Amino acid sequence: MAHRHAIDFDPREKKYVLAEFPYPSGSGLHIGHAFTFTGADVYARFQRMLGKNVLFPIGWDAFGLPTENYAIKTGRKPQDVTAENTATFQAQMQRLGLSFDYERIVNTTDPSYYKWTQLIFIKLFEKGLAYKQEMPINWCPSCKVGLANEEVVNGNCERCGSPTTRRRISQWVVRITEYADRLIDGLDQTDFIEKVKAAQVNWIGRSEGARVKFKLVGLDEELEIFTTRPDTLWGSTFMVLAPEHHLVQEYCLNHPEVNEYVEVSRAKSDMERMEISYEKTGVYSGLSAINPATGEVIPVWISDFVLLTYGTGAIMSVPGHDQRDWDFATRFGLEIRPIIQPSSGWDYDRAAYTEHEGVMINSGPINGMPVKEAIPAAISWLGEMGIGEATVSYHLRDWIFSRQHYWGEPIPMIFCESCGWQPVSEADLPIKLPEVEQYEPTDTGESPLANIEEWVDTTCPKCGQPARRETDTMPNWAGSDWYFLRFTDPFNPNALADMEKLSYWMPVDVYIGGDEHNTLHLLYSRFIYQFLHDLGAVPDHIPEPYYRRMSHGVILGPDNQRMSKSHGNVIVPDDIILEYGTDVTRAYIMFMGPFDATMAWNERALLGVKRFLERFEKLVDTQAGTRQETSAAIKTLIHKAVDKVSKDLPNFKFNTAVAKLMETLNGINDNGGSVHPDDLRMLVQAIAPLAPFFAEEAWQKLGGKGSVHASDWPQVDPELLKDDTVEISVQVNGKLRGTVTIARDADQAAAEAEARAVESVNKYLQEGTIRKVIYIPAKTISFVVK
RNA sequence: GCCGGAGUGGCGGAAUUGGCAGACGCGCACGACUCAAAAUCGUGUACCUUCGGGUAUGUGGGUUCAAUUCCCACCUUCGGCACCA
Repeated sequence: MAHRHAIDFDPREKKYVLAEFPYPSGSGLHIGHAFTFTGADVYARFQRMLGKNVLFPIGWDAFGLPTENYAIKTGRKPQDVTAENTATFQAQMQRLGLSFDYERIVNTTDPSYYKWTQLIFIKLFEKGLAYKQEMPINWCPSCKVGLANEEVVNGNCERCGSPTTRRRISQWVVRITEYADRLIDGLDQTDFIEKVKAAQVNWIGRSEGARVKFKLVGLDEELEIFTTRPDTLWGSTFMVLAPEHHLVQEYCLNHPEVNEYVEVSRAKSDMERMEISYEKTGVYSGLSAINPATGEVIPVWISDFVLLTYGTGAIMSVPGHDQRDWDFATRFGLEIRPIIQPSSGWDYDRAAYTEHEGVMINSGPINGMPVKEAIPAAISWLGEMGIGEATVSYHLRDWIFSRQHYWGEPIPMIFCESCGWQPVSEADLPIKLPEVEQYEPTDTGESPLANIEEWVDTTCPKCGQPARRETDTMPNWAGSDWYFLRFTDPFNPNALADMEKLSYWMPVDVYIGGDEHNTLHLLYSRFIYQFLHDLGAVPDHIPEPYYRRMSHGVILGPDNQRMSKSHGNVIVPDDIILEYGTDVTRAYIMFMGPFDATMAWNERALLGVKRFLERFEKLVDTQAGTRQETSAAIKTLIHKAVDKVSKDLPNFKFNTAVAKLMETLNGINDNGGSVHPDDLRMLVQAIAPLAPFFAEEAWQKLGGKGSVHASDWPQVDPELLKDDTVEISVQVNGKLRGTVTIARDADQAAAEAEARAVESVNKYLQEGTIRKVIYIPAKTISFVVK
């Protein structure tokens, strides 16, 4: 099954086809992997036959908790376990006929690879984009590890499902928010499907508004808030601080009830905060502020519905025009003051009026303006008065980058008592993971590396005094942030990849992956790429790493449920291959449905594909020795099939490509089943990306030269695609009344004459006079009769 | 609540610059081969019908000679986000 491998700098057009590299788990390749990789493989094989220089690499994203947990349980080295698992994965991939560039395999746990992951971190630190901060983080008590917001799902740990709690831990944090706008704008230069773009934009959550300063009564402090509705400032009757806000810490904790409220909310896990979601709680802080628009003194409250991590951690409350503020005001008996007159009446006893329609009332300089004009007018007014300005806020948070685990990249930082945090000098990279006895994380929240004194103790790279290494490791995403760059130059010891090779291969032309990565891996890796772009480490003319993004679907069990061991509905690709062979397995999973759909496994349907390949083989065997001229009808069928497959494969429409091949085989048999080997070989080439082993064998039987996979994709004769005659529909008053077969290029008069001659048509034409005839050549003729 | 998809036979699904709805496969029925079964091959298979025809692509409207396709309103469902000011 020879195929052409990727060749650096080849003059042919390049095509970089990438499927998300897998985590090599102990349970081996599952059917979802088989589905995704087969789709990618069909695409890659097709591109090779088109004469492209295809880069189709694979590697191992091998750092991670399952391997570490396995090591904890069995006492075996994660390195050894990983080596075994990757060997199993590769063997299974080859059994599936996946034509990866296996000689370019990279492994994120290989020190010669993570050397560069570590260097990227150092660069982030040097550019001020990585900082260490003690902060409350999501903590999984079961995994004993800190989690990024992205790794907490409905208050539970994404990996083990345990409810998470909060802990204050000193963490490395990466300033991804610095790139928020670019991560949105850069999407314009990609061809991602709408759903992926929307997910990313949504996740970043950009909102435009204003910051406004409120004076505090009796204090030499100002309280700054963020709002998207500066027009409603005149209706703000109170303010609310997050419990963790510094003003609460500084001025309010001497009140016992405040103290208690702050303690209670601090102890709440995210899960508990969710459960009480719309039941507002709060306490009066004891502070008062002055509404800068009305000059009125308004109370400052504390509530945990205000989040410290968004905006400024404090809000102005406008209960007339914000539902959450309305809920809070209603609960605690605070004033609700309408300052927008809706075009029809509004009952403020029932809810806040939040529409952007209506006219401002009781609002000083913006009085009488429609809401949409009032927003910018309010911002200008704030500027003139020197109390506020337009600004932008994001839902995206900075990226917590520390993990208290063994099986990850050591963060290459050193703490010196006199110099503070210093990066390891580049010459000392990689900082290798030392061998340890115990892989368990510690209850204190430190990684097991902290127990290895001879590794931890080092000297400061700046002053040479004794210093200590960082013992946290990087999150899983670190290794996968840039792996697509390494594939262009996998073994380069001097750079993460050679600039010329990057220029040749990048960007990734098609990136195939799961929707679960649309807001995590995909965003993180775009961020790291943009950062590297700013450093000049990747080609200047390539601003985004991925051009096109394809989502792959999901295969459910035969019972329409997600496959899981507990359901007992798991389909193992190895079993299917053993029973039906690689070609049937591949062709079936491609035939199941659209590439991005969710589909249930159906063994009976698989048998249909098996029959098809058997019938195809029978045809090849009977025709291999013959030299009979192929009939024009069959020749046309074959050319039409190749034409359809040529259009479907580049669009990942594998299901209809297989269907067309089935239809064509049926058509050939219906037309006598006699095909010259030269013509049949075209059909064999068309199925080659889908059923590579079958095609190779058939190709040999039919006298093909070399490997079918190295052959040039067959040329379609456009003359053969056009039929001389076409069957067109005949409509009378919009209803189908018959069909006629006419010459393809028949003019209207000829078509009309043929149509009138049809009895079932003529009958209806007699019912009135013809007012109009619409003729669409080769499609339809339509009579309007009155 | 916000954002993004999707609703077509018994089932998976085809068909989009608007032009014969249901390709292909499964299932089912009947037939051939067989002592029989399996496998294989062949034929049929949206629904209703007074056999003229009529009705059908989530629901209700609209545009058009013509709508699964375009427009408006709604329903259901899947995925993402969600006390984000």
